[in-house]
Amino acid sequence: MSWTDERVELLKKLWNQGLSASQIASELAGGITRNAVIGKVHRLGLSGRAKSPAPQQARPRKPATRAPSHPMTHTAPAPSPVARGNLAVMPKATPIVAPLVELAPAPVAEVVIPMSERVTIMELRDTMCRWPHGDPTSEDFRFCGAKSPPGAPYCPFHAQIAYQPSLDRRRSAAKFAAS
DNA sequence: CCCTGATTCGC
DNA sequence: GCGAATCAGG
Repeated sequence: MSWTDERVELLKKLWNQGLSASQIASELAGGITRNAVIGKVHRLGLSGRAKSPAPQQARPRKPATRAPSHPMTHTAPAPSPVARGNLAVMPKATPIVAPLVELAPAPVAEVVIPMSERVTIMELRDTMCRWPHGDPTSEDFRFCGAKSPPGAPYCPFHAQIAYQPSLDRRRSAAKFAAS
């Protein structure tokens, strides 16, 4: 593949939309790497770009730095409800063992992972679901790619299908709704 | 470890 | 011009 006018246009568009180089590389199928994208971006002279609409990550707020109170004017903080033994406002205890089956979302009859969410074997990470989609001999063959539990081959959704094929989902869902 | 863009430099 | 390798950082 090469940088046809069409592909360059798409590159410009996506770059200005704030997509990352690797994301753009995925869109521009054809063995384009993020390095290629970045290199092209620089050659086109559009390295700086508008603020990305989707900030990479929302930074956790800095723990508000409290103004130090003067020792002489310091007033004791109000005792917390817990310290006063007010059981009525104490946080409820969280069950140690969560009812996993009931908490799991009711599965839809058919699993449809959008193509855009799926990953190629090259994009597959250790933490991703390996559930296959499509013909392994086809260019379009993808894996689910959803986040799977540590060490697990499938995400919770596919694992349920893989390991509990005969689960009566409707009854399970009704039970959940009733609780 | 996951990811990001920036830069270099052989091709 | 191209992009892999590398760097520097979150």
